[in-house]
Amino acid sequence: MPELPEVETVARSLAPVVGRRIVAAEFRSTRVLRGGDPRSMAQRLRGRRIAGIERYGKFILMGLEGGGYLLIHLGMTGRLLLEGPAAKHTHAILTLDRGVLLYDDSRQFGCFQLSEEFPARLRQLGPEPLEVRFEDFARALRRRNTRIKALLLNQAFVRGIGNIYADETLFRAGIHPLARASRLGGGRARRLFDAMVAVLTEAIAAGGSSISDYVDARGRKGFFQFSHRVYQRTGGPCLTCGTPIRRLLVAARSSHFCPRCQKR
DNA sequence: ATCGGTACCTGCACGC
DNA sequence: TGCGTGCAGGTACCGA
Repeated sequence: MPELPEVETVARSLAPVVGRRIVAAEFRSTRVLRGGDPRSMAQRLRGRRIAGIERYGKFILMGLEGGGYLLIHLGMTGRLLLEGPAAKHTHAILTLDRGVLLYDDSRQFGCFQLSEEFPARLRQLGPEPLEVRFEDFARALRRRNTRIKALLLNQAFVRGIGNIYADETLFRAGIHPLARASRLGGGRARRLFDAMVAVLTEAIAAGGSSISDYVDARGRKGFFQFSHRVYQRTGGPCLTCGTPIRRLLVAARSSHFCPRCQKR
């Protein structure tokens, strides 16, 4: 489900839990737990107050009062919900002193990780795409010989971009998904950077893209899917030139692009 | 050190 | 209606 704009929307919609105390925690699946069993994690969470919610790329970091962190990744189908009832794929239930927070994830690709220190995996991530300076972005591009689509998906390069926003960014920049990163000269690097910032900013303003089941913590859908120009539009006319949108595989992920507007 | 491919899981849309 | 296939917003891990 969730890339940077969706996770940002979820994180903002979780504002009501900040300051609340976790009175009980229940984990019904071990698959989504990283480094802990259901009982010990529940025990360690009980009684702790939620001090803050932050987003790091596609991760949601819940800071706990007195130190400690609950790190959450939504995978493909993870949802955090402020209202029940628990359903078939509800894997975690945090009962708060006021309200509840449920985690639902049909494919179970998401994860929960509880740590007393700042999670090491967050340090492996690249910069936020909405914070990185163009000069640093362009310099990093020059050092990579890989295909630009794969590089945008690489969380160590920039954090938070997934398949939708990689394709939409490349279309707006007029860059072919198979173009080599190191071959993007100053002009194309600039267009790529500007397109990335514009797409992500617009998508956040739209509350993200609801392709099938994505909703924020209050159950609200996003509407950026109506602004997609290439993603999942294979065969449809390019909105700029009318050429049919094509699909190919890059790094084992579907890539949608206009063969006329996006030259190699 | 970087890659491309595969595995992990469930659900859905599609063609037969 | 049922069944097989391919596809889906994610990352991790393997061998080359």
